[in-house]
Amino acid sequence: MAELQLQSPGKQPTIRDVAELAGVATSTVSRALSNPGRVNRVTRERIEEAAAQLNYIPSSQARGLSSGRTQTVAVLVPDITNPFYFDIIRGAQHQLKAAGYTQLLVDTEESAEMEADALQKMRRSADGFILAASRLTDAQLAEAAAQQPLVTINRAPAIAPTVVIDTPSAIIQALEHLVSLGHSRICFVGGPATSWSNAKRWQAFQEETTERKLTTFSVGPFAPKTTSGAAAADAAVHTGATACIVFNDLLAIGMLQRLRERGIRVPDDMSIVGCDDIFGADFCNPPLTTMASPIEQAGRVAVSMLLSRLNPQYGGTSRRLAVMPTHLTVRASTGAAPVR
Amino acid sequence: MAELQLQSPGKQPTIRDVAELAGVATSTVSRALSNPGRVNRVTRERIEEAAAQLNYIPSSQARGLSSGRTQTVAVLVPDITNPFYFDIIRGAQHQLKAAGYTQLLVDTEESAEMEADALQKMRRSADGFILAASRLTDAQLAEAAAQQPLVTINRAPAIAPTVVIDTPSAIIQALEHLVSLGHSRICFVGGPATSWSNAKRWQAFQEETTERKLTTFSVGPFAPKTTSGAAAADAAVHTGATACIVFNDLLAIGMLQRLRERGIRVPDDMSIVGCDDIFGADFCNPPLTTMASPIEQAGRVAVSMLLSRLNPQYGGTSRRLAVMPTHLTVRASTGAAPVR
DNA sequence: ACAAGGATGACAAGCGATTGCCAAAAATTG
DNA sequence: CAATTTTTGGCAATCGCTTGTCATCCTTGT
Repeated sequence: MAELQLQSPGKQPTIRDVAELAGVATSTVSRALSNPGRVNRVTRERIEEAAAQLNYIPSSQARGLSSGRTQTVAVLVPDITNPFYFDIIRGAQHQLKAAGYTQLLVDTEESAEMEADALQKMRRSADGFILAASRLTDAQLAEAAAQQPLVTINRAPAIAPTVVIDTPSAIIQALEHLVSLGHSRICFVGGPATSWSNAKRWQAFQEETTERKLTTFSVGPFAPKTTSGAAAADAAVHTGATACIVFNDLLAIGMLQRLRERGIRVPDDMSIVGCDDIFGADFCNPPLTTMASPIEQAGRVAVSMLLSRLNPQYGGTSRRLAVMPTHLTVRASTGAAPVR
Repeated sequence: MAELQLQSPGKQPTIRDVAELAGVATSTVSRALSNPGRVNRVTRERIEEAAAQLNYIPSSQARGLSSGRTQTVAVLVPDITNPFYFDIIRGAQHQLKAAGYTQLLVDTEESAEMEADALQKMRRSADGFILAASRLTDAQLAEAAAQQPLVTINRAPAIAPTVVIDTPSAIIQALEHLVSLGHSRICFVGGPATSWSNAKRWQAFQEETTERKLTTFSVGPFAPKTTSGAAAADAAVHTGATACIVFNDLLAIGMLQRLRERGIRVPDDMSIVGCDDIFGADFCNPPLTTMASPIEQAGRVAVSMLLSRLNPQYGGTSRRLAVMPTHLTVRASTGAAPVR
C-alpha cells in the first residue's frame, strides 16, 4: 500500500530521494548534477527529471561541508545608510549573483572592532570578504588578509588586493576648476580621521595647493553624514574661504542646507565641491558639483578580483590593484569667486 | 619533539582540535559551548580556554547540517537602488544582527520570476524570508508561504504575516492638506501595476476624493524611479490638475526636476505630495511634502515577526499583522492652489 | 574475434558538528 | 559506610553531500 506523501511540510527531498526515484546510487546523482559528462546522458536526464519532479535543491550546507566552500562572500561596509555604499553593495551584488555566489551584508557601523569581529566570526561562513572603506589599522588589515581572501576598496594597495577610486586626481581637477573660477582661498572639509580616502584626498589637496600657491584652510574631521553638515558649514565659513572641497557628498549636502539657512548663497558667496556623486547630488539645491566615481563598477571589480582569487582555475589576471578613474561633474554649486 | 604549527593557512581548527587540547571528547566540547550547564564549570572553562587559544569558531555549515537551521534570513527587495528599501534593509539588518542571525540580501529587480526563483533556490539556505513589496501574485505568494516561513512588507495580510505601512490613511491626510490649500483638481500619479501598495493608495485616493466630490485624474503606471519623473510630470500637467499625489518620493523627485525644466513652478503652479519620506526628500528642490513612513521600523518589526515564528520558544505574540502609522510631513512642494 | 582502453556507476569514507544513550563518578542520604 | 540519586562526559549514529576507488560493461583497433 503506497503512502501518498507529497509536500510533507518542512521535509526537504534529499539526494537519496532523487537517487531512489531515478533508480541509481546517490553518488551518481551527485555527479550527474555537479559534474555532467561523468555520467551517461540518458541516466543524467532521468536524474534531472527526478530532481525536478521532487523539486529537489541541494543543501548548500551539506555541499559546503565537504567542499569547504560556502559560495558566499561577505561585504562589509561602515554604514549601510550611506548612499555611497549602496552603490558598492549593488555592484557587488550584481557580480556575485552572476557568478552564483550569495552576498552576506554586514554593517560595521564605522567601528574597527565590529569590523574585526565580523571578519573573525564569519571566517567559516564566507569564502571571502569585500572590505569597503575599512576602518581597520594597517596591521589589523594585514592580519586579516593573511587569514582569509579579501579585497579592499579604497585602501592602500600594499596590504591586500584593492580597488582604489582615484579621487586624489579628481581633487586636482576640482582645484583647477575652482582656480579657473577665480578662487584662491580654499578650504578642505575633512571626513573621518580613520578614513584612508580622507587622508589621500587631504594629501592631494595639500600638494596641489602648495604647488599653485593657494591660500588654504582645513576643518574637520566630521562624520560623513548630512547632519554633520551644519558644523562643517559654520567652520568653513569662519575660515573666510570662498570655496570648499568637501570629503563627500553627504557632508556637502548637509553644508548646502546649513548655508541656505544662514543666508549664505551658493555659489555666489561660497562654492562647494563634493565627492562621490551619490544619489541626491543631482537634485539637491543647488545641484552639487562633485567628483564622480564609478562606485558601482568599483563594487563589481572588487568582486571580480576576489572571485578570480577564489577560483584560480577560471584564470583572470589576479591583479592586486585596480584604479577607477574619476572626473569632475560640474553642476550649480560652484561659480565665480565673489569680488571682495 | 613537538611540532610548532600555528596558523597552518587555510586549515581551520575543528571541534576535535579543541577537544584534544582540552583533553575531553568532542561531544563535551559541543555541549560546553552550546549548552553550558550540562558540563562541569571547571571543564567548561578549560574548554573555553582551549577554544580561545586555537581561535576556534564553529562551522555554521556543519552546525546547520545537523540542526537543519542556518541562522540566516533572506531579505528580498525589488530594487536595491531604491532608498526606500535601504531603510528596510537597514532595519532588518539591525534586528537580525541583534538576534545572531545573518542577512542574505537579494535584489529581485522588480521581477516576479526572479523573486519566485530566489525563494526556491534559497529554500535550503535561509531559515526564513522577508519579502519587501513582493511582486508575486497572491497565488504564488500563498504557495511560497506554505513552503517556508516568511513575512511580507506591504502586502495583503490574508496570505502571510505582514507588516503594512499605512499609507492609505496618509493619503487622506494628504488630501485634507491639499483641500485646505484650495486644491480641487487633483491627480494621482500611479506606480507599478503589480504593486499592492499602489493599488491600496489608489483605492484610498478614489474613496476619499469621491466622498469629497473632488475632480480627479490619474496617470501611470510609472516605474518608481526618478527617471520616470519626466513622463509622469508631463502627463500630470496635461491633465490640468493643480496638485499631484505621487506614488512615491523617487517619482516625485523626478517630477520636480522636470517641472523646473519646463518652468512650471512648484508649488505656485503645481503642488506635489510624495510618499515614503526617503533620503533626499528633505533636500531636493523644493523640499518635498511627503507621507512619512517609519520604514526602518517596518524592517525591524518584520524581522521580529519572522524570528518569533522561527523560535516559538522565545514566545512573543506571533501577530500576523502589524500596521505602521504614517503622517504627512509638509515641506515646500505644496502650497495654495493657483487662482484661475 | 580478442585484448586493450575508456566510460560508467556502486560502495563507502569522510566533512564538522549535534545528540541520544549509557556508564562512570560524584554527591547525597539513611 | 552502603545505597541511591544526580552529574558528568564518552561513544557512536546522524545530518546531506562529495569523491576516491574499483568492478563492470561497452568500444574500438588489429
